[in-house]
Order: sequence, then C-alpha cells, then structure tokens
Amino acid sequence: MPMATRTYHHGDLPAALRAATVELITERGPTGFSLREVARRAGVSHAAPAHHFGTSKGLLTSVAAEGFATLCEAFDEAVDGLDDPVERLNAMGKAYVSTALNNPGHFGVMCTDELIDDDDEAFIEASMGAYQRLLDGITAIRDAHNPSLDIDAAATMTWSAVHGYATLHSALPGVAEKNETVLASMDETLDSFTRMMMDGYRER
Amino acid sequence: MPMATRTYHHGDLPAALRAATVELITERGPTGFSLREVARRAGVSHAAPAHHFGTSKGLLTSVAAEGFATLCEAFDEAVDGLDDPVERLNAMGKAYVSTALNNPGHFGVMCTDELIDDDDEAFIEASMGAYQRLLDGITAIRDAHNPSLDIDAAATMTWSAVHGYATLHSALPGVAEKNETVLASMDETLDSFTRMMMDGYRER
DNA sequence: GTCATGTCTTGACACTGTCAAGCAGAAATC
DNA sequence: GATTTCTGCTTGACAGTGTCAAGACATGAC
Repeated sequence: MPMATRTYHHGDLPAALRAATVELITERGPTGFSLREVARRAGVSHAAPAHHFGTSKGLLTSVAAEGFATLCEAFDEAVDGLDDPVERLNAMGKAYVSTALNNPGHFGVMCTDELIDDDDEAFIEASMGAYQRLLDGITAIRDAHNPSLDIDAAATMTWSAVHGYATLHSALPGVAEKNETVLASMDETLDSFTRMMMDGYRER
Repeated sequence: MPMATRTYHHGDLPAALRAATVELITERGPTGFSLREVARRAGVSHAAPAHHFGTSKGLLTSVAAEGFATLCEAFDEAVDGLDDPVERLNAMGKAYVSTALNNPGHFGVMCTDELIDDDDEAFIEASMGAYQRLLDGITAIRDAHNPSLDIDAAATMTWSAVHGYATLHSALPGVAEKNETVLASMDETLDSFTRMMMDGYRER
C-alpha cells in the first residue's frame, strides 16, 4: 500500500500536477523542474503524469495555457471602466508585468517556446486570446489618434517591449516577495513606455 | 588508448567545447544541450569540460559571452560610416536581429539568465559592452532630437522591443537556412519600428 | 455480479551532471 | 639528463532524470 492516505483515484490529478509544477518552478526556476519531483509533490508515482500529459512538454504546455488564461483575465480586469484608449493600453501593460511577476511559475514557461508544444489547441486559444486583446487595444488607438498606424507592427513592438521588460525584471527563483517600491518604480517606467510609444523619441 | 587519433593534450579544448556547444544548440535548441554530448563531439571524455568550466552553467556562460562579443562587433560594423543618429539606431536594430538569427547557438543562451552565471566577469563585460553601444545610440538621438528624452527608459524599451522581435522570429532548432525573403520583410518591420519609436503611435 | 475501461503503479532502460581518484604528458627543478 | 611537480584529461561511480511496457486497482456500464 504505497499511498495509504489517499484513494487510488486522485480526483483531479491534472490540476494537482499543474499546481505542483507552478510551485516547483516558482521555487527553483524552469531549469529546476522535474517530472518526478512534481509527481512526488502531488503524491503519485513517477509515471502518473505521463498518463495525462504524455511527455513533460505536455504538462508544461498545459501550465503555459493556464498562465495565458490568467493573463487574459488580468487584461480584462485592468481595462474595466476605462474609456480612453491610451489609458487602456497603459493599464494592459502594467497588468502584463504585474501578472508576470506575481506568477513566476507560469511566466517562466509561457514564453519559452523551447519547453512548449505550440500546436496544442488550448495553448493556442489562450495565447491568441491575450494577443487579440492587445490588437484590439492598438486598433482603438489607431481609430482615436492615427488612422495610418500599422496595427501589426505596433502590436509586435508593444508586446515585445512589455514582455522584454517583464523578463528583465522577473523574480529570481525562490524570491517570492514582491517588493512594493520596486513595483511602484516599474509602474512609473511603464508610464514612460506609454508616453514614448505614443509620442516617440523625437521632440513634439 | 581511448583517443588514438589525437594527442593527450588537446591544444585549445575550451574553444573546441564552445564550438561543439554552439553546434549542438543550433541543431537541437538549448533544451537539447548536454555536457556529455558536447564532450563526445569534441572527442574528449565526459568529465573533461568540468575541468575548464566547472559546471555546465560555466560552459554556457562562456558561450553567451562569446555571443555578446560577436554582437558588439556586429553593432560596430553596422554603424560604420553612418552619421545620422536615427540611421545608426536603425542599423543597430537590424544588426541585432540578423546576428541573433545567424547565430542561434549563441542567441539561445545569451538572454536566458536561467542558464547563465551572471556574475561571470567576461560575460558582464561583453553584455555591458553591447548595452553601452545602445545607450550611446540613444544618447545621440537625445542630443539631436529631444533634450528631455529619458535615456534609460528609452534604452530599455528599445532593447526589449528588438530582443522580443528576434525571439519571436528566431530560427527553430535544426532550421539552419536563412530565408532571404523573410529576412527582407523583417528589415521592413524593423524600419517601421524605428519610425514608430521616433514618431510615436500618435499622429504628427 | 461480471466485465470493460480509465487511472495509477511498478520496474526497467538508457541517459544525464557531478564528484573523487588516478593516469599521462609537459614543464620545471635539480 | 633524471626527478619532481603540476596541469590536462580519463575512469569509475553515484544519485537523479524522462520514457516505455506491463501490471494492479477502482469505478461505471451492463
């Protein structure tokens, strides 16, 4: 009787494995991830994850999809009640960065396509949902401020800038505390990003 | 006599190990990297790398430093002969992306701080050298076009945007061929990046 | 109550990074 | 020129990894 405290059938093992994965990556970073350690933390045998996710890539892809779903919710909450397109884009940028910093276990795998099966349907849907929200935000800015704005190019540049900034400042493994003053200064930097994106480096 | 075709002392094993690492990552991506496979390709025993680089992190850090040195050279070549600050920044952006795409073995580890010892002196020097070139470029733009431009914020945003774009389009492992038309369209996109950065999303 | 199905375990395989010990050859000392 | 020292590399072992095949168990269908 290897697992005495638990029934043989777990109930919702996939979710438990995702949670253990997030916990592990938060502690040790994506490199510290191991399928067997995740199984250990979920209280199941080392081969149990394979039954639900195939390879380790499958599990990480599922975690990434979950992360993008969280990001979509964060976007929606951030823009709720805001009308001005620039304010909305700014709020989304801040939501992106704070979500990334508050969910290092998810963020660590979301954008490292090396670890992920980018043909996975759930993953595609979630990540495209997030990108679509950005496209909508840029489109609103075009409509309000510049009819000749190249939506795709602007969206690519915006996403790259915010993602790169989040990556540069993402919490190190094990450092769970979110320093308030750091977050505040990052918000200021993101405000300046918005200004620069809207007005450009050139003097007006 | 395990290694018959070679003298016992290699000559320049560290360089050979770096080359094998680059080759391996180019083929299989950073995830496919393995210290033992690298040793095999270099024709030495599995523990030989440890003698020069300590852990695998040490070897990857050395490769990353080499990559940043290459990037510095690419920057210098790109701006050579150009006087206009905007043209120079544009050229650097293109140099960044093309260097990243032409050196996937290096680029794959350069900016994934998970794999790297960021206290390494050679690494710090090389990466800071590259970043300093960007700072100089932004400073020139401030001097020429906008005295109140926030250099650090602009540099961060610029670096993030270009890096993010390169990441999104970096060659998949195994795909060594650089499609000419793709590169050309990327150059166009980067031109639009430069315009957007200089003039902003808002209409002028 | 039997059976089938989906869920999980067990055991094995080849592979990994790292460590301790030792060997081979070059360089330095005498 | 012989001996020592010292660096560069090898050998062997260890615990750990992902993945596969086979089997054990619980649950729902009949």
